[in-house]
Amino acid sequence: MSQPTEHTPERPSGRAVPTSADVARLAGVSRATVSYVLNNTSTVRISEPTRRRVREAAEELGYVPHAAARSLRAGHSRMVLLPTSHVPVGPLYSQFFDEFQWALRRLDYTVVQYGSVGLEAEEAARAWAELRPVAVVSLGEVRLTGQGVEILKRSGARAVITLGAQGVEGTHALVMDQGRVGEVATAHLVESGRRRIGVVIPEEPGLAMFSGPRLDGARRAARGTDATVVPLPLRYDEESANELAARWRELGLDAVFAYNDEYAMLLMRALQDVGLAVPEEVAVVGADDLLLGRLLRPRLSTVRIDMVLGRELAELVDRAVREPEVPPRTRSLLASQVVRRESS
Amino acid sequence: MSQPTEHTPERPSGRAVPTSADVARLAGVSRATVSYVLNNTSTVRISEPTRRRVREAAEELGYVPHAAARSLRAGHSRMVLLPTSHVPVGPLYSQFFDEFQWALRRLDYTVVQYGSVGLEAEEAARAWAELRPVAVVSLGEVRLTGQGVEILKRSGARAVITLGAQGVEGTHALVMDQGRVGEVATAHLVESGRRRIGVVIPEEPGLAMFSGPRLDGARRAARGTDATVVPLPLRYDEESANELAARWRELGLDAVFAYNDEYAMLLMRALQDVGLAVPEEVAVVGADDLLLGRLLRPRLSTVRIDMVLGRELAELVDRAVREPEVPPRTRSLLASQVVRRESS
DNA sequence: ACGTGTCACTGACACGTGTAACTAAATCGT
DNA sequence: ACGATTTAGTTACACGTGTCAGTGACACGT
Repeated sequence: MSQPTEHTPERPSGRAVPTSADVARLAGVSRATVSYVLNNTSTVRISEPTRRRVREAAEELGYVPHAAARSLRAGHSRMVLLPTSHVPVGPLYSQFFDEFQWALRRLDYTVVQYGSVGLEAEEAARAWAELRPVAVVSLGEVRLTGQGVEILKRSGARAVITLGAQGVEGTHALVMDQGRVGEVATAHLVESGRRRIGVVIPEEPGLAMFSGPRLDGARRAARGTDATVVPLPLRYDEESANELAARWRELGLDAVFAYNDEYAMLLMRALQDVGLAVPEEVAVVGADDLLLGRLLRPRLSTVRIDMVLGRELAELVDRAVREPEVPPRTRSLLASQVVRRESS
Repeated sequence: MSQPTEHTPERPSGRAVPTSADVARLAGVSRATVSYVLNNTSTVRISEPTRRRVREAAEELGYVPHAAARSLRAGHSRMVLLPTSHVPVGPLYSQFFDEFQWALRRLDYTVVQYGSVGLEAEEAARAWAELRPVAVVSLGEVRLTGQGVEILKRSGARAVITLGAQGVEGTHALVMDQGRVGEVATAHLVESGRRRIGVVIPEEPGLAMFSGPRLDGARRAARGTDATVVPLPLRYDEESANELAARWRELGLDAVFAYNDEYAMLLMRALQDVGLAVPEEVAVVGADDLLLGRLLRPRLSTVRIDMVLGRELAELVDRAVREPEVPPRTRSLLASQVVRRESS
């Protein structure tokens, strides 16, 4: 549904944006010389006085090179595209992200986040491909299909990397084994003598790709024991939590893995408000190891998920770009461990 | 027929990304026709059979247009650049952000977030200018100097918009009056009979541009009354909070405005742990109105800051782009109000 | 004087796209 | 029947940049 855009060719207040030709004219040299000077090309020798004249002219005009023209000519770019839909950001994700960006910049890549909020998977892939990125790193929130990967590679992307709950065919996939999170949490509860274990499933749709595998992991941990697992849908608001707490006794649960620390705090408060003792009557375990969980009474037990380091991921991107012939591999990250505090 | 020079020795069957010329060849038409068909140009008439052939050829080759070449030719892009240094976490910001992106996309803009982590202000502005965005929207975390604005405008940006604690010369500035936040919080405490009021100043450097004005606002509210304001530096960890709580009695404070809800929770827990009663001995007020604050006992009083709506901001961007001749104005957003719960 | 280098540049082309200007054929109006 | 108009395209150029292949001018060795 792209209707032709009526663009307005009128220029604001006359002066056009300066190009390297303008710099050349002002410095009294050819355009080629300008290019050589400003890029510090080492294969060509330009005298020092000329270099100075060119630099001064560029400075005076406020010349800034045109990235699109440059990468068009070069036939390739050093742009790494990070698709972002809606990010349920936490502090540890935020830190990872900063480090990742910093490391990529240090490797001389240009990091661009491209939001594609309301688009279908293939439609989005096409939009990304238009930018001709050298690599695409999808951080889990966006589903990228094999079809989409094919479009991207055909458009010149030398590496497609996904970091998420499940791998994608044709990509360097880092699978953060969400099942493992549910598994260790549940195993911990079983070992502590709990038998009827609830698992909170957030109703927020963006979280389904995490919560599903976590529930599966919980079931895996319960298998072979006499413990049972009960899924508990929950919205992130007080009303929903109170409702769940109100029918807690009829559910007959003696423990709950609450998806993450925020849902855990929400639910724990509701449970306490209806007179249930934590951890005596109900054990509660969250995930993410937020600072705030330590401030509660009882202190919240949690699962600490060790994120991949930003620097490592950046190096993976760089390697994949420089050696596109090595076939993509799927690797699992399964560093998750329970931090036991007082609530379990 | 003038035979075109076949300057490509490598076959497109291998690893060449298809261009509109390839589509034209396959469909047996000229490149111009391909462009007309794929862009639905209404000023030129192309027969339906030809249209179909072109579309099929494009589909078969997996053709995706080259955005850089397109905007180079067009002389302008519809890209809105959002510089982001470190992502400020928070649910209300996240929601605002999604809505903003969605609204801009709906207005046919391309939203690109560009991270410039370790760069100086002017250096960063130059990097942004290279991308030739039609508009730049700075969301507060990054300081953008008047110098930087000049660079951007000279590079063709038709609108520069800043949303933050203070305005920037030459931009459409939306100033979120942080002083007002401290002012209403303090005024509330004074009206409740408190006289010695602490104001938490986070030591995290990125927050200085918010905490400074908030402190000033607090002082403003105390002026003309017999209340006094005491700045309290604090790190976001338990140790720092405990330290502060330990010397609370010697400080002789009967209230604290804790910068935001997270710092408030941290400090309130530390105060309670040393035996101080909230709110009887110390009143605590946070800011941001997080859900978690409502789960504490006592429930946390807070300042709700009404963010500008994403859709509104998107419309402002669009207006500024279409009418670059209207001079930029600075507007203040001062919708902040205290939500009184139990901690004050 | 002559070839051979070196120095300091310049001319020209290609990258992929959009569009104004042109053209050859078909159709129409009278 | 013949110019005028419409149809369905094509040719050619421009956008801003990087870089290969020259090209004078001058120095040097013999």
